[in-house]
Amino acid sequence: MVGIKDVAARAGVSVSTVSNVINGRHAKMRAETLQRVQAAIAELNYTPNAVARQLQSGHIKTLGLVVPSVANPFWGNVSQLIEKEAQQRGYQVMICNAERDPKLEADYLKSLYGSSIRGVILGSSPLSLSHLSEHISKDMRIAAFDRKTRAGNDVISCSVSVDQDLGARLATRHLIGLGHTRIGFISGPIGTASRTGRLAGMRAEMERSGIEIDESLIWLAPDAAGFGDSHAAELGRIGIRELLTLDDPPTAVFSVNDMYAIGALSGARELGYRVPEDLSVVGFDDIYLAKVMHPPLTTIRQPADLMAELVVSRLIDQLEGTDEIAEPHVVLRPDLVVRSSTTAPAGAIRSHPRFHTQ
Amino acid sequence: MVGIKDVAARAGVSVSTVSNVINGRHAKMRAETLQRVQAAIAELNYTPNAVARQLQSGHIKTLGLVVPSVANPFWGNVSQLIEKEAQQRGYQVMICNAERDPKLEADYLKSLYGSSIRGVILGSSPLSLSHLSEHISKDMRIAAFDRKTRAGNDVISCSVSVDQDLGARLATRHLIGLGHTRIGFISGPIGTASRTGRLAGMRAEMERSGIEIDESLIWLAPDAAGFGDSHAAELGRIGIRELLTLDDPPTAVFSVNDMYAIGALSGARELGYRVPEDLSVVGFDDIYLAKVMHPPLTTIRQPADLMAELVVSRLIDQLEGTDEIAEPHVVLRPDLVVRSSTTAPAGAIRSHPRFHTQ
DNA sequence: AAGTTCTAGTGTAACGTATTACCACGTCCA
DNA sequence: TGGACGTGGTAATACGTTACACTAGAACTT
Repeated sequence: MVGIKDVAARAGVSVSTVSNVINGRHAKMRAETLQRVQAAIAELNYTPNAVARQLQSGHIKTLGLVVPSVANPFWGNVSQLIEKEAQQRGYQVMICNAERDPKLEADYLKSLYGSSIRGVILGSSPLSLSHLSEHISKDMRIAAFDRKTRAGNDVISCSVSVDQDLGARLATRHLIGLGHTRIGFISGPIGTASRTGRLAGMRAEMERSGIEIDESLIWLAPDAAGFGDSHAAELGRIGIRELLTLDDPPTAVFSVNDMYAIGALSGARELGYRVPEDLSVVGFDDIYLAKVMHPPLTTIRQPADLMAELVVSRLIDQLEGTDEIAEPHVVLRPDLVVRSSTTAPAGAIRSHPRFHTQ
Repeated sequence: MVGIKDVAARAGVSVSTVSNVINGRHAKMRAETLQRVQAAIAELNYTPNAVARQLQSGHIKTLGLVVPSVANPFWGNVSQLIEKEAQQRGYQVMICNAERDPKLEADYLKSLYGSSIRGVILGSSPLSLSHLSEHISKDMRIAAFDRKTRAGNDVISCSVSVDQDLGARLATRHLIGLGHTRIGFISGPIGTASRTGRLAGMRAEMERSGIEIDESLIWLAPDAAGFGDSHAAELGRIGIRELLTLDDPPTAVFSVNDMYAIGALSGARELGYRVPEDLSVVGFDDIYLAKVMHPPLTTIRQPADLMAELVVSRLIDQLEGTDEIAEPHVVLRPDLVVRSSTTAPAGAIRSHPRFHTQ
C-alpha cells in the first residue's frame, strides 16, 4: 500500500508538503518542489486514502440515498440522476434499498451515520418521521425527495418535490373532462406523504366537479409484509382485477404511479378489457417505460432530472455551509402527458372534446 | 460525537474491553461487566465509527458493485438482490453506474480502492479488461457477474454467469422450431462478453439447423456516446423499425435483453405489426416486466436471485479467506420461458407443434 | 510453598492522513 | 544592526478503533 510518506520519501520532502500539494495549497511553493512532488505521485500511482483523510477531517464526500427500491425503474432512474449530479460536485452516493420498511430505514440511517456520512437524501417518504428522529443526529442533514415538508420540521433540512395534489388533480380533471364519472384509484398502502397527497388531490378534484366518490373504487393494496416497491406492477394487476370484477366497475382508473398503471394495463387485458376503449388508465411519474407500453400511457410527469439536480445542490450547499440558500423547500409543477391509454368512456358525451385530438 | 472511550469511561472499564464487547469477544467476560458495557452503549446511543474501525483493520465491510445502469430494471433488480445478500453477511454495497463507459469504470475502480474497498462485483462485462487491470491492485478481488471467465485470468478472481451461448441457442431453437427462418437479432454494440456470447449462440444454432444467416437482419445499435443501458428500450424500438422496413423483413427477432425486446414490441406496433401474429419476439433475462407486457414476453430466464447469492458468497469467502472455494467460476443454465410473444410465422408449417400449447 | 496456568481484564502502539506549531533562512526597513 | 515579516519546509499530535502484549490476582499442581 503506497501512502503519503512513500511519496514524500521519493520526492525528498516531508509528508506535510505532499499533503499541501494534494490539497492545492501550493501557492507559495517553489515550482521545482511542486513538480518533484507531482512526479513522485504519478510515478508511484498514489491514491490518497479516503478513509484516513476523513477520519481526520471528520466528514466524507459521500451522500446517502435511501429509496424504496432501485428495482422500480422510477427510483432506478432517480438514483442514477442523483448519482450523476453528486459526482459533479465531487461526491459519491451510497444507495440504500429500504423497501419502505421503517426498521430498515432506521438501520440504514444509523449505519450511514456510523460511516461518517452526514448528508442523506430520503427518497421514501413515510408519513411519520418519528421513527427516524432518534437516529438522526443534529449534525446530519436530511433532504427529502418527493415529499413536501412542513416548515418548522426539525429533522428535514431541505426538500424537493412535485405538487402531488396538483398532479392528482390534473389526472382526475383529465378523466372527468373525457366524461368519466366512475373513476377508480389504485395504490399500495397509503403510508407515504406522496401517496396521501395524490389520493387527496383526486378526492378534491372529484368533489370540485360534483362527482361523488364511490369508496369501493379506491383500491389499496393490503399492508402485507414483503410487498415493497418491487411488486408494484403485480399489485396494480391484482388491484384492477378486483375493481373490474365489481358489480359496477369503473370506466377509468388513476394509479398512484406508473408501475401500478402498467400492472393495471396487464390485469385489464387479462379480463378481456381493452384500454382505452373499455378502461382508461392514468399513471404518475412518467417513467421512460410509459411511452413504450401498449397503449402508451397517459401519465403525470415528474421532472426527475431537475428534481435530482435541486436536491443534490441544496443538500451539498447545506453540508458545506456555502452561503445561505434562498429557499430550502421547493415544490415543482407536475405536467399532464396525454398519450393513448385514456379516452372517453363508451357511449359517453364528451364534455371537453379537445382532449380527443391529443 | 460519542466514541468508544466515552463508553469506556461511563462503564468504568478500559477501551479494549468495550472493543471486545462490540466485536463479540465476550466469551470469557464476567456477565456483570458485559452488561455494564452494553448498558453504557445503549445509554449513550453509541455507534462504532466504521471509518476509524477500518483504518485500523485495513479493510471495510463494503462491496463495490459496478453496473451499466440501475435505470435498467434488470440491473436494478440484481443490485437489490446483491445488496440483500451482502447485508446478510454484514456487508454494505456501493453501487456505481458506469454506463458501460470504460473511463468511468476505471474511475470507479480507483475511487473504490481509495475508499479501501477491496471486493468489487463487476456487472458490466466489457470484452477486454485491460483498461482496468492497471487500476486493480493485487489486493483487490474482482467478481464477474454475467461473464464467463477464462481460467488463468489474473484480474477476475471469481465469476457467476449464465451460459450465454446456451441461452441464445434455446431462444433460436424455439423460433426455428416454430418454423421461423428469417430471424433478426437486435442489440446494442457488441462490446460485452455476454452479448458476444448471445450473438454467437444464435449464429451457432442457425448454422446447426442449416439456416443461412442474413447479416442484414443483425441489427446493432451504433456505438454512439450517451447511449448506455438507460436507452435500451428506445434502441430496441429503433432497431425493430429498421428491420421491419427492410425489403424482406424478419418474421421473428431475438433481442439481446428484455428491455430491447420491450422496445421492439413497441416499435413493431407503431408500424402496424401484430405480435406474435406478424412478428415473434424473444427477449433475454426475464425481468419481472416481461410477463406484464402485451403480449407477455417469451424470454430466456436468468436466475438472478441465485446468481446474486453465489457471487456475493464467493466474493466474501475470498475476501475473508474462508476455507478454499471448490470452484470460483460457476456457469448456470438459463431457461426458456415461453409466453405469448412468439408463434409460428404466418402460413408456415410448424415443425414442432408442441410449442403451440405453451 | 513455590511454581504454573487461568481469568478477566488493561495499556498502548499502530492505521494514513491533516493540522498546528514551529523553525531556518532571507530580505527589508527603520 | 536588529527585529518584523515572508517563504519553504519540518515535527508532533490527533482522529477512533483494533491487535497484541501484558498483568494482577485467583486457582490449581506438584
